[in-house]
Amino acid sequence: MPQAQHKRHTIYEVAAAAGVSIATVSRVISRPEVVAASTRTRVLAAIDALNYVPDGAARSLAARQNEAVAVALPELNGPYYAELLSGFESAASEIGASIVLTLTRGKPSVDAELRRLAGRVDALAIHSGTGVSAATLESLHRKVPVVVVAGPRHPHITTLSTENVESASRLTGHLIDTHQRRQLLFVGDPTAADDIAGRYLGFRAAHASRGLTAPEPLRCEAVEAEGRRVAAFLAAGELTADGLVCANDELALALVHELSRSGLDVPGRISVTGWDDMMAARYLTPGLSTVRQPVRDLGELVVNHISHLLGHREEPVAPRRLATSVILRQSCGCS
Amino acid sequence: MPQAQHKRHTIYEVAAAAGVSIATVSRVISRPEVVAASTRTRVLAAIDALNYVPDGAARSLAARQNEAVAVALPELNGPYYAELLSGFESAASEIGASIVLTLTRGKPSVDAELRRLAGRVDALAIHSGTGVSAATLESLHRKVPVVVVAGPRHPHITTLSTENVESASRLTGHLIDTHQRRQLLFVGDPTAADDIAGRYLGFRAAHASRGLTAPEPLRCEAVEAEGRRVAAFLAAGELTADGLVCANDELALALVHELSRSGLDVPGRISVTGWDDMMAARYLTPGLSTVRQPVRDLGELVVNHISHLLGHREEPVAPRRLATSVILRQSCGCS
DNA sequence: TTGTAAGCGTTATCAA
DNA sequence: TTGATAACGCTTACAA
Repeated sequence: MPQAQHKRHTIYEVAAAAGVSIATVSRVISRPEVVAASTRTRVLAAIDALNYVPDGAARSLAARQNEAVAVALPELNGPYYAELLSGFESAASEIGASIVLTLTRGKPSVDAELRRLAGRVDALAIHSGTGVSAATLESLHRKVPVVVVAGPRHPHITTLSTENVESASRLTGHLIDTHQRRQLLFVGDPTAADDIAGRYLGFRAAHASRGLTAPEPLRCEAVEAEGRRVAAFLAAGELTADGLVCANDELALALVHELSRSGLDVPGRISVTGWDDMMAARYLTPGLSTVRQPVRDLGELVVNHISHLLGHREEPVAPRRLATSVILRQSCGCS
Repeated sequence: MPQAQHKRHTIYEVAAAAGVSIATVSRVISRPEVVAASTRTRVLAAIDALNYVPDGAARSLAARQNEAVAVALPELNGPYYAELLSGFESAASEIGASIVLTLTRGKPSVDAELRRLAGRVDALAIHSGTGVSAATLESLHRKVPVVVVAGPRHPHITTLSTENVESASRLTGHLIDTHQRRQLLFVGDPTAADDIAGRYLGFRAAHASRGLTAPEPLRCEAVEAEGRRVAAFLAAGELTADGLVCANDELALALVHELSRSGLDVPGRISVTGWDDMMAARYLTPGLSTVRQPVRDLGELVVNHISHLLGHREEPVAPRRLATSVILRQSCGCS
């Protein structure tokens, strides 16, 4: 038995029911104040009676705007992307735009997908972790405004990020100066993402400014499993260090946990720091020293910038970096 | 200096450039195989040269489908919603649909927003945590297919969820039978969300089937801060219990942490369990006993169901509950 | 295999 | 304050 069909009424039916022209119905919807109160109530009643919902595609086509912005993220694991997305969404809804989400990890043709989206939204916010090429970015940007999140500077496209180099340098300096660490290791792959690159840069800078020379990074993906693997090497003595500056909390969490289990005292024998300040960082023993980024703010900032771009038709290519804060708990050696 | 304008070419310009009709261009885009190879390459070249991207609104209008499904979630904190969303996205992209996301927490008019979306997508997936009324659901469902996630049964609308009652009962039973707990407390508000209601139901069921009578729930929001507050009461002796079945991990995490800090041994004096198995559950000491839900699968299931709804025009109102698994770590008393 | 042309459901311009 | 009506940029019969 076929159920109640999903029937959509058109503006014509509403107009007929209210005894007005479709133009008036349209006005009641977009600029109610310009139509006479009496007509307005009549139209509203008809809309209500018919359960009328205007067709978004037709609206977009006629008005030449989609009331939507696309957000491209690599994935949604961990708090970082979720918070960012949450920031996007709240700022977007503020300006009456919907968020069209796409997750690129594991997708065969990210480029094609982004182009498809470019035809359905008013702007694109693309996280650099998606790995889109500068060429694609340029090409997309020729159609609609594009903002890159957490990426490197780009000639024509605005990039918005949180700060990495400076805070990584402070954190590393803390390990060297306060906790006397002399054999630090950076765990993570600077070529994997622009923000990790920044963190390693800070790591090097802290060494350099103290006349020390920083070792090459211990390249690995920033996930728990890799943290466990590195911990095993350390425990087996195949790797030596008295301090680990990790690319993110996931890595650090796994490292602290496994190191402790295998008898390598953290922070007694070895300091460990993370990045992101996820919830688990607070519940770990010892508490994880890490860096907190204003991720939600970043999301909001991106949308605000987009809304600015949409208004004025010229583009201020002003990169911005949001400040982060170092959170010292016990895993670095602090009490 | 106004920068390069975001210029969009139309199908007419592509047609002209390739020396064909717009119909042929359209075919090259949607059914390339029906056009002659030689024409196809010519058109493709023109598309490429012009950096042509078809207008999504026009496509949707003409083809009468939006290639998009809306997802309404209350918020994006914690792993639950993010994982669900990730599941949605991956299944949706599989069927060539985009995800339009809306977060309802703190929005003035959720109803209006959902109606607006209903006019822009082919289907709606609404999480019951958004708190939409059954009336709104019905009204929306008259326009487009609607699927409710993690909600109560509904006469005409499909509801898809993970299982709660049975697993909560097993978990509670474990505390009673294996760990001899006789003064359990359910922490969380069953009226706040349908799945919490299910968990409390299971809690009661476990008691009832053993001839015990379950206490009223300790109603509170399922967030860390509330966990800390409850812990304070327990520590102060204003509340007594030898076991806590918490509505989620956040609550449980905070509880275990604070209880331990104030000298109340977990699990020695008091067992604590959570729900969700977030990452922090594994890094907590003692490890948190909890329940894992196949959240990602749920997201995928929802989209698959939607795709089914979109194909066949009739609707099987078959509610489904995905099985969960109880994870026993140390916080319940297990070793 | 390709072209012609009629919509698709709005918005917006112009008159009235 | 309202109504005709021409776009908007595509898809899709139907013809050729």
